[in-house]
Amino acid sequence: MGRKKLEIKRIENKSSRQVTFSKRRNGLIEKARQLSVLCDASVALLVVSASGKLYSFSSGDKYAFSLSGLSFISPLSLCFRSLYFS
Amino acid sequence: MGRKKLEIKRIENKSSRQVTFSKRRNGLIEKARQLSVLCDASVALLVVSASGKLYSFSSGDKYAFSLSGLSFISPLSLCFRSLYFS
DNA sequence: AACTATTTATAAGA
DNA sequence: TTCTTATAAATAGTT
Repeated sequence: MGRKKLEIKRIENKSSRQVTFSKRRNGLIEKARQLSVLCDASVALLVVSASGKLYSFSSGDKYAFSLSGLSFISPLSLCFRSLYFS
Repeated sequence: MGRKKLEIKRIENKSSRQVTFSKRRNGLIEKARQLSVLCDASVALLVVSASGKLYSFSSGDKYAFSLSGLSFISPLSLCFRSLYFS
């Protein structure tokens, strides 16, 4: 989409890459939300930028997981965080 | 997108909901892939249909996680599976 | 499973 | 960087 067709390969220009990251990340999260609402699906999404910043979405479901011998019940996005930073 | 604007709320007709789920799930996974490639980001996505079928994507990164006292190194999509079905 | 009229997302520009 | 807009892409309803 957009003024020109964009090849799907790493964007070399750093500021273009950051702008595209911001736009597409927001778009992806919104699409994930829509899918969960429209179709009654559980959706969880984790995005980590090249600089390490974390963005996530998960539909309302709660999940059980264990980490370091402890058990948790939480949205799946929190499980992601735990995995990613453990 | 499409012939008419669609309100973002649960689609009541079952077959419409299934068709939309299939189309949008594929679209979402492709968008996730594009974001990871274009912007050098780590992306992981988990979708579970209302009937319990699992679809997932994750960019090539490997993650360490533990489950039931065991440690694993795997793509994040596999961590998701473990969480979801544990 | 294809088609296509429209809506939506977004690349480039202001 | 926030807003605009031309254009590409996704997809809702149809066949």
